[in-house]
Amino acid sequence: MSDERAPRADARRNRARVLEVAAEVFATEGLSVPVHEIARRAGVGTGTVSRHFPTKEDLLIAIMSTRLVKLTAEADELARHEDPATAFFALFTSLVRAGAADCGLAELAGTDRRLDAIGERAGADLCGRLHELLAAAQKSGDVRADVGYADIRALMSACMARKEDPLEPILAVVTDGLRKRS
Amino acid sequence: MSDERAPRADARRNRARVLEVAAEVFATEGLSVPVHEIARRAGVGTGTVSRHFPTKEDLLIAIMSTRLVKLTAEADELARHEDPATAFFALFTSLVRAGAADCGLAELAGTDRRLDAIGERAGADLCGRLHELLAAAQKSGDVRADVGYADIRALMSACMARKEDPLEPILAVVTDGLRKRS
DNA sequence: CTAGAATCGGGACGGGCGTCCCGGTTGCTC
DNA sequence: GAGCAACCGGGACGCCCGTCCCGATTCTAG
Repeated sequence: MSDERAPRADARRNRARVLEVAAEVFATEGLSVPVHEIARRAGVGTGTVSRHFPTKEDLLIAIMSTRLVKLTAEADELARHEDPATAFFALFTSLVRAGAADCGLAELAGTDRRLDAIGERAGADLCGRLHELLAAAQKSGDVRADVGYADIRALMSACMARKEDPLEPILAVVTDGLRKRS
Repeated sequence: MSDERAPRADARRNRARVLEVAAEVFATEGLSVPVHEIARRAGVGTGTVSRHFPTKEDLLIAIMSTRLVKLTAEADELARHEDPATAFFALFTSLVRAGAADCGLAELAGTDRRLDAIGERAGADLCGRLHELLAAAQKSGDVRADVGYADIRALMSACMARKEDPLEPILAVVTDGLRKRS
């Protein structure tokens, strides 16, 4: 199978350093930071970055996939142990907090298609889980039946955008609004 | 005073045509459309565009200012004739509808600073009106006291992002959520 | 109708970004 | 410790965009 020998030590070091720096930079400054800048801050050349990650998208996927897998696992956990509405709102809140803490993730969640594409490559269909939990929570009558998945995505993105201000008020507005009037 | 003679007829025609085309393109495809493309669709050279509007921002201002003035007038009207909560929600809804119908306006509303800057140049402090109406509606006890202006902006932007789907559900979620629990 | 000024068209320019490549260097194996 | 392959650095390239400029054109006053 693997007729490829292990990569050189310095190559592994550089790869890890690039990942580390890129994760921090994307989180604090967003996805629009140039690759050159990431290379500079990591103390390597741009060639080193683009060899390990041929494309900026590849770099992004490498950073996000582990996180997406973790969040998906959390979604499954919630779906198993909680009733639909509790699970849905817990996942929603969890995603919002993750996005609020990571500028890059928030941007990803904002542009509908991108997050799904990356999740698919990582084998973690987080969006699908959210979709299912929404449907279940609507079926059980706890969430308004007229909102669509796209509405949820938009609201989630709006909550994530609150970077500095406290999240609680806007989260309360949205979750209250989503609950079916009794 | 005006020692400048009237502009040539073809110049006025071209200016109007550029404005018209740009308004449509910005509305349907967003602000990221290149100036070259606007010139092409208007059937003029790029130089013609950049002479009438030295900067892309100038073009944007020319398009948006009249709309902002109108919306601001509407806000004042509401503030005069309605109670605070009614006025606030009416303005909120009106802005959302305007943004949903115009991709460019939605983008503008999404990036906090930009809309304010353009409004200021147009002498139409729409954001200030929204801010005041929010404060009044909170003071009268009809809107949750813990939400901030930034939260409103984020929620507004999220609602505007719903382009094709019906607006009513998400608007209902947000407005219900904003109302103080009785 | 004509001259001259206003205006036009679109190519040139500068800046930014992602990606690729190559000469030089470094780590690994024997 | 020597030689080779893997790897590095960063400059080069191509692309896109906004803005500026200039030779060619068109309008309009007289």
